[in-house]
Amino acid sequence: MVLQAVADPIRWAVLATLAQSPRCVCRLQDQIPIAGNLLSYHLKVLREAGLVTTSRRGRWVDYALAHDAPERMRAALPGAQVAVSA
Amino acid sequence: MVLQAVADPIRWAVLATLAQSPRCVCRLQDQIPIAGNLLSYHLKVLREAGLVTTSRRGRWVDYALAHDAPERMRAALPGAQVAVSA
DNA sequence: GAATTGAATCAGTCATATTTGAACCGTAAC
DNA sequence: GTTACGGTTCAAATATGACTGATTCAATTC
Repeated sequence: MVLQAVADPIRWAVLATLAQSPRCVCRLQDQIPIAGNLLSYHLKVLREAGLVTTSRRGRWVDYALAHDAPERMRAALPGAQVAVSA
Repeated sequence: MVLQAVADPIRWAVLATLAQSPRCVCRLQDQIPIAGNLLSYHLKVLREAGLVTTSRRGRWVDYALAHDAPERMRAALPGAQVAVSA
């Protein structure tokens, strides 16, 4: 489910953007020029995958990469159970 | 394209199996109980993504994880450009 | 409290990927 | 050379996911 969420160009761009710093949806729209409702749809998929977190700030909703998102993405790759030092 | 290839349950299982050791298609079928032609289709997707390599051995075709597959999968994740020591 | 703004939701359409059944190809065995 | 086996390819059907337009909601501003 995590990989399914990441393996979409739009959602990948969202994650790459949020990996730099949290942003409100309106700023995400500046960097990812798609319809607002479509962006909202993809953000929902990322939310349900637990890869991003949200917090409302007035009229704006800030999105941030979940703290464990990088780890969970790496762990989701096949063969991720090896190559870990105790 | 790499992530698209990995983000499918069947292909994920194929990659996880091949991460242990190379196998011919018939042995893959033992571990992944699906129709032969369907498995062949997914193997083709993995081939085109460059994640697996093949070699014919008599009537059998052996599949193996591409040597750079783990690296390429990790590099395909968003935010993969950071945390690399020169 | 009416209008505006940022964002989310909904139903419907469209595109794409997966699955199926059949036919096909290369190699080996008879 | 014909049969059997491992695997692939093909066309058609199905399912899944992404996109659109319209509506709705919550918070703010006037």
